[in-house]
Amino acid sequence: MSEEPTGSTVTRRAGRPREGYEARRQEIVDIAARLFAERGYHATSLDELSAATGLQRGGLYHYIGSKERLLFMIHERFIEPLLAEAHAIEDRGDPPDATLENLAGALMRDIAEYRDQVTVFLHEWRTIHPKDRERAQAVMQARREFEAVIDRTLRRGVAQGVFEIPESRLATLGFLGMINYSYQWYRRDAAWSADDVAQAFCSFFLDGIRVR
Amino acid sequence: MSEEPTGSTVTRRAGRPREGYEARRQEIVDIAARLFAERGYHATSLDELSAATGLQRGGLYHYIGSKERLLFMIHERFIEPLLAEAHAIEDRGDPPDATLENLAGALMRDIAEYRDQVTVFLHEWRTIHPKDRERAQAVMQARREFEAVIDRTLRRGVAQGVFEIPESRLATLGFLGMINYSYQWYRRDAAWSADDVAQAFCSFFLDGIRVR
Amino acid sequence: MSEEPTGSTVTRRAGRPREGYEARRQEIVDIAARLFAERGYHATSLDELSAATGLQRGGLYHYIGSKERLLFMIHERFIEPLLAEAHAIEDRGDPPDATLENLAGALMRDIAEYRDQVTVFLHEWRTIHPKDRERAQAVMQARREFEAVIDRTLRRGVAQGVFEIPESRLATLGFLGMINYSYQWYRRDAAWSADDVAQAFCSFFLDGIRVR
Amino acid sequence: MSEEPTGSTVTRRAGRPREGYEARRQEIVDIAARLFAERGYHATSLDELSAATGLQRGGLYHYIGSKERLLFMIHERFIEPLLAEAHAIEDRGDPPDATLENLAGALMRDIAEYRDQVTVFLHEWRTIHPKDRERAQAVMQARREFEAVIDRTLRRGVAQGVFEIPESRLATLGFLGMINYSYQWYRRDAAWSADDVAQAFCSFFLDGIRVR
DNA sequence: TATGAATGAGCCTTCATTCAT
DNA sequence: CATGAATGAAGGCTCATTCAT
Repeated sequence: MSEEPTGSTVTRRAGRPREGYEARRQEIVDIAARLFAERGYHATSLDELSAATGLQRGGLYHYIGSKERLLFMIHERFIEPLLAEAHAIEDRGDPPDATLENLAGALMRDIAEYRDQVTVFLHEWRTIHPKDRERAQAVMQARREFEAVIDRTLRRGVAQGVFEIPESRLATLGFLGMINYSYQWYRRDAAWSADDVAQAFCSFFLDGIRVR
Repeated sequence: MSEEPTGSTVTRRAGRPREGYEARRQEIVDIAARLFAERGYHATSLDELSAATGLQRGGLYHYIGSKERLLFMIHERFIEPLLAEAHAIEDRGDPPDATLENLAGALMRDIAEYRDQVTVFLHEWRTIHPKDRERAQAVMQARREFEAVIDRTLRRGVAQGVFEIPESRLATLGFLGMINYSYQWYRRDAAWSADDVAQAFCSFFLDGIRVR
Repeated sequence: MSEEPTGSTVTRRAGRPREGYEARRQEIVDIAARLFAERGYHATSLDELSAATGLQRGGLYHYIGSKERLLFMIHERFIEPLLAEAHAIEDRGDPPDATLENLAGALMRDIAEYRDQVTVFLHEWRTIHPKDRERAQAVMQARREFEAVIDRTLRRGVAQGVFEIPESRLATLGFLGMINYSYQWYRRDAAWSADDVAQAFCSFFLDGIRVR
Repeated sequence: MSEEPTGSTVTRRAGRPREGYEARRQEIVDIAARLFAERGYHATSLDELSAATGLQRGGLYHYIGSKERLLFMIHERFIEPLLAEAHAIEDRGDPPDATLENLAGALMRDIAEYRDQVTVFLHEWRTIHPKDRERAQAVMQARREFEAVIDRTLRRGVAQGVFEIPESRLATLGFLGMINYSYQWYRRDAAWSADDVAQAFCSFFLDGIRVR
C-alpha cells in the first residue's frame, strides 16, 4: 500500500531542481491514466492515486497541481507523437493507398501503446469544460487535425482516380472508427500486433474503395 | 421488484394503480441516459437527475431503486430490441452479404435511436462490478450474442465462397467497430440517415472482402 | 490501521507526527460515548459529534473510520481495564467472600468511571451485526469472561463450604444484575462512592448466601 | 413480506366502528415492541414495521398516528398492570418479607411477559423529550410509584424490626436492580419460570437483610 | 380503511484540496 | 519535496410522513 519510494536518500539531497522530477511526473501521469481508464476519472479518488503511486495525498500535488490537470497531461501524452508521425507520413508524398496504410499503422500503434490514455480521452474529454477550455481546445484541435490528414489523403486518392468513394466524409468516419474502436478490445498480449490489425483493416477497407 | 401484484383488476382497490408507473419509469431511465451520456455516470448527481425529472430525490427511488440499477435499465433498453432484430434477420436465411447489410442497418438504427444509452454502455459498463454481477453478465452475454451473429454470418459467407477473409475475427471486429464508433459522432440531424450510413459502410467493407 | 510506521524517530520527517493523535482519538471516543449514552447511538448524528468535538465532519473520519467503529472503541475502553483487574483479583487467591467483594468493587468503580461507555454497550451491542462480527465477538467474549470469574468464585465458595446456593447460575445473574443495573441510576455526585455501593450490595447479598 | 391480512372481506364491510380495530392496534403495538427491542427504536424503520405487520406504510398510520406515539403505547402496556398488582399486594398488608416476595414475583412476571416492552422502555425513554412531555411524565411517575412501594415495604420491615438495613435507599436500588436487569438475559424458554427467579433472588436478598 | 406515489429533510460518508510542519 | 491532519462541500440514500385515490 505504501512501499518506500525508489530514490535513495543520498541522491535526493536538494540542489539540481528537477533531475528526476520530470520522470517521476510522467510516471504518475501514466499511473493515473491506467486508473482512470480502468475505473473512470470521477470514480478514481486521489487516495487511490496516492496508494498506486506510493506518494501521500499532499505530495501528489507537487506533481499534478490538480486532478483535472492530469487529464490534460494524459491527453497530450498520446496525441502529440501521433500527430507528429501523421504529418511526417503525409509529407513523404507516397501514393494515397500507401499513405493510408501508414497512417492506419501509426494510429493503431498509438492506440496500442497508449490505450489507457486514449480510453481516458474518448471517455472524459467532455469533463474538462469548466474554464481550462483553451487547453482543451488544443487537444480537440489536434484530434481534428489527424482526421483532416485522413480526409485529404482519401480525396487525393479520388482525385488521382485510385479510389472511388461516393461520400468521402463517411469513408473517413468509417476508416477512423474501425481503428479507433479498437481501444475497446485491443490487448497488447493479443495474437495480432498493432501492425497486423492495421494491415488487415486496410485490406478490407482499401479493397472496398479501390477502383478496379 | 415490480411484477403485477396478485389480485385481479376487480379486487384492486384504491391507491392510484400501477397505471402509468412503468411508463414513468421508462421516461426516467431515458432522462438518466441522456444525462449520463452528456456528463458521465459518476459526474451526474442525483440532484441533477431530480431536477431533470421533476421528482424529488426521494421520489426518484420509487422508480430506480439505486443509481447503479439505472445502468442496467439503460443497457436493457437498447440491447434487447437490437438482439431481437438480429435474431430475426439471421433466421430469415438471406445470402450472407444481404444478412450483413441488414445487421448493419439494425445496429446503426439502434445506435441512432438509443445513442445516449449506447454511449453510457460503452463508457460505463466497467462500473458495475460490485455484486449485481449476475445482471451484468446478462448484459455482457447479450452483447457477445450480437457479435456472434456477425461472426457466424461472416463465416457462412466464407464457407459459401462469397467472402474471402484471412482472419475472420478481425473482420468481425473491424465491421463492428466501424459502426459502433458512430456513437461518437452520429447526430440525428445529420445529412445521412442511419440506413445511409449503414449502406455506405457496407459498400466499403463488403466490397473489400467479397470474392471477385 | 494505526500502527506506528516503520521509520525510527530520526528518519521521521515533516508533517506533525502521531504525537497527540492517539490522545485526540481517545478524547473523541469519550465524547461520542457521552452523546450516545445521552441520546442513543442512532439518534446521535455526526453533525452533533462534529459540533461536540470541534472537528468538521470530514476531519472526524481521520480518527473514527466510521460511526460503527466508534462502538467498538467505546466498548474496549471500559471492558479491558475491568477484565484486567478481575483477573488480578482472582489470581490473588483470597477467600471467596473477599474475592467477591473485590470484584464487586472493581465492577462498580468501572461502571462509575465509564458509565457512558457501559450504557452504550448495554443498549447498543445488538447494533453491530453487519460483518465486523469478529471484533464484536471479542467484546462479547470479554463480557462472558468477567461473568465466568464471578461464577468460579461463587462455586469455589460452595466447594469450600462458605456459601450455600441452590442455583449457582442464578446467584451469578442476581449478583451481577444488582451491580450492573446501577448504570441506570448511579451518579458520580451521589452521596455514595462506588465502593460504598459495592460494599452495601455485598453485605446484602453475601449475608444472604453465607452459611451460618 | 406482505401476506393477505387476516380478516375476511365479509366481516370488513363498514359499519360498526372498531369491532376489530382495537385488537389490531394492540397487535401492531406488540409487533413494534418486538422490533424496537431487537434493533432499537431509531434503527427500526416504518418500512420494516410495514413488512412485519402486513400493512402498507399509509395504512399503518390509521393505527399508530406517529412513530413516537408507539413508544407511549408500548410503555403503557406493561406499566399499568404492574402498578395495579403492586398496589393490590401492598394493600393486603402481609408481613414485609412476604410482601417483598410477592412484589418481586409480580415484577419478574411482568418483565418475563413484556420483556420487549420493558427493553424499549429502559432503552428509549430518553427519546420522548420533544413536547409530549406530559404523557412521558405519566410513565415516569408510574415507574417511581413502583419504586416507592418497594421503599415503603423495606422501611416497614425495618420499623417492625424484621429487617436490618444500614442504607435503605441502596437496598431498594439493589433489590430492584437484581430483578430489573433480567430484561437483559431472561428468556421465556429458560429452565426457570419467572417465579423461580423471583424466589431465588428473594432468598439471597432477604436472608441478607433479615435480622437474626 | 387502505394504498403507494411523492416529499424534503437529514443521514453517513467520501472527496479534492490546503497548509503547518 | 513530502506529510497527514483538517476542511467543507457534495454525494447517494433512507426516513417519517402526507395525501389523492
